[in-house]
Amino acid sequence: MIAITLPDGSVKNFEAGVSPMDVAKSISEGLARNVISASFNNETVEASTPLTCDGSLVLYTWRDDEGKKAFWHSSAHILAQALEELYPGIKLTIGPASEKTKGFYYDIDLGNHAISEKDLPAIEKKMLEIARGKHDFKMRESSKADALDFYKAQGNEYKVELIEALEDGTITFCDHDTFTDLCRGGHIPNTGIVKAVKLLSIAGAYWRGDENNKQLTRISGVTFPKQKELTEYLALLEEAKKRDHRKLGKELELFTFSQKVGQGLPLWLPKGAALRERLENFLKAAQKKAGYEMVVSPHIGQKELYVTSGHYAKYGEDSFQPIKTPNEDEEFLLKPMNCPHHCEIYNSKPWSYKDLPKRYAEFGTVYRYEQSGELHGLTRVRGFTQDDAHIFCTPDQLDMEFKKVIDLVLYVFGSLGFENFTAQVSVRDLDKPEKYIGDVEHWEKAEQAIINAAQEKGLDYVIESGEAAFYGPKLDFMVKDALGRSWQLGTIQVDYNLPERFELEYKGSDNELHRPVMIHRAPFGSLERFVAILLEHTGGNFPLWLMPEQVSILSLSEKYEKYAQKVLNLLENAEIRALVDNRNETIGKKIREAEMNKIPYMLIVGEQEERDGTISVRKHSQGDLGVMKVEEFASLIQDEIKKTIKEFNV
RNA sequence: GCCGAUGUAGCUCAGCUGGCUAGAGCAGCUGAUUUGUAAUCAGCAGGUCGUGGGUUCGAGUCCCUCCAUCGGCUCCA
Repeated sequence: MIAITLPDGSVKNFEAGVSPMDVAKSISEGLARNVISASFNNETVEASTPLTCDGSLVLYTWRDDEGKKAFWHSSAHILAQALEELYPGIKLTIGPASEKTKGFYYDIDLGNHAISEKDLPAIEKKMLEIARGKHDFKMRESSKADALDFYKAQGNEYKVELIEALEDGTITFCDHDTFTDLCRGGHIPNTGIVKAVKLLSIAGAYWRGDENNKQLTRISGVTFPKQKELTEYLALLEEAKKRDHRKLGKELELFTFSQKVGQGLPLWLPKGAALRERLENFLKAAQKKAGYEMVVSPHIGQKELYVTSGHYAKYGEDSFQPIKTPNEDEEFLLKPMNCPHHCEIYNSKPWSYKDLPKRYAEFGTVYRYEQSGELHGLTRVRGFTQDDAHIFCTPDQLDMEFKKVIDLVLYVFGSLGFENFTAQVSVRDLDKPEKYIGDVEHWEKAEQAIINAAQEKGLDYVIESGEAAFYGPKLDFMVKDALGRSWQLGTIQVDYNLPERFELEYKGSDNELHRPVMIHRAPFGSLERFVAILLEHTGGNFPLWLMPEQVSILSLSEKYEKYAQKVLNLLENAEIRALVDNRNETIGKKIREAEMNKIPYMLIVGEQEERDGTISVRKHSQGDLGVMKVEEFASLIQDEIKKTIKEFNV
């Protein structure tokens, strides 16, 4: 007999060799029907795996993330079988559940076959046929030698490479129907549970994620246990498309792109520029309170500047190429970041420890030659404006300054309704030291400083290795777009390297010269990306204080236009942004138009204005608010603005 | 940069296997209408079918180049 501990703490005894499915049946038939996967002593097992020792068991259903993972991973096996049947001779590589989005994918080497989107329906059909066969997924152990022989016979060098990295005795295969695949486990009981299949895309993916390797074909899709869930999921994707910032940006006339200007170079339209200005003013006010000083630096700098910073050696070949001047020996670079300039601003005079920290802020526009295939709306562009600042402080001040920056970032995110962010501590990849510059000792100090600050601020953070900047580790604030893709917005970085390279100094209390530590930080990250994510989160219904136009004034006829103008002037004095619209259409049409443009308030000026000086007020989300004096309306809207934006308290 | 797809009017889209002056709705303009919440009526205008080449008697449609966009990969200071 063995003792199985369940998540509720209860312990039940079973014969050795009992399966998780048997345990589920002993609890209830209903549970047994829904169980699709399990974990035993924190290791993923199959619902059919015999349990032979005491331990704790967690049963997963479709509702659990682990259950979905097993479901989608199993679906990848079904996809692979369908592909092998339809395209004999292809080589399978890996087929996991997707980490980033819903669903799964399989990377395959198609050899001489070619697959395009047109072929996907046929593959889906095949998958459903296989699913309906209700084939059990069965794990089987294999010796390393047998496993290698199996794939060598097929000429599948990918699986051979995978197996060679594995230890003999730990190698398992998973069989279902006529199909077999190297696999470490985590499947649903049988293929029949998969009821709905949708293959979403076909794309290239490099073997092992390395662009020097062969490019494989990645087929990704999603499956569900019910057709209805698939239908709902597809509807959700459609909804997400409506919140796409590229679509909204065009509709609301915020920004545009021009083939003539060049790809990845956004053009901000008047309303977009107004929105940006408001975001800048909002941050400037908070930064002023936090002791920042604004500086301004040029858009280009001598090549030498970037050689000093180390950027040239790292990115010179892959960036916008140097700008020549009539002087043959002279070369300038478009600035890809503001830090070197700010270092030179720091260097403009000697400092005492009593002067520190210095906090230099700039909305600095930078240019980076991003790969053409990587450009994406406003979230990934070649010219963008960072809400940048660099803090130069003593090593003793580092922890405190870092925490203050966290407060500022949290204030910014809180004010704009970004509650579902992920804090990510981005550290070095210890296996690739060549990617980074600077002393190991400094790196360790900097990484520790970030982790300490994140802990003390009570941030729920994850550590990602290999995500650091080349000069130092970062604390990144990640936010998802409408489709669930994660984007880095705010970032805070600790840097011991640039102060070294630019020979930054201050005189300490000991009368000796010391090196300051530098913090790079940008709460928005960039205005472009921030506006993009803000658009996708709000669907264009920004908080009132950010709206490019808060009120539309509709004059019911020409004879009331003078009143409309009067109302406009009164509102402008109250710093409420309004525009007058004369009626030449039906009122219903005008209201729809204002709604389309996301203008939250509409004032209708007509005979009441003439009679008793009142106006009709309509708020789009709530309908008519009734009749009131302009002054009343102004204070109403100002109250609402105050409610949606808090002051930054240092 | 790589893999796959797309590109017709300001927007959303028709245009079948190549065949008369390339169509529609919305938006725009003109006139009429003045009716408070998903569409008032009539008329007008708007496109070298992304670019350049090729095949053909004939190309929006077929082939190639380039450009841009979309979904991924890689990259991301």
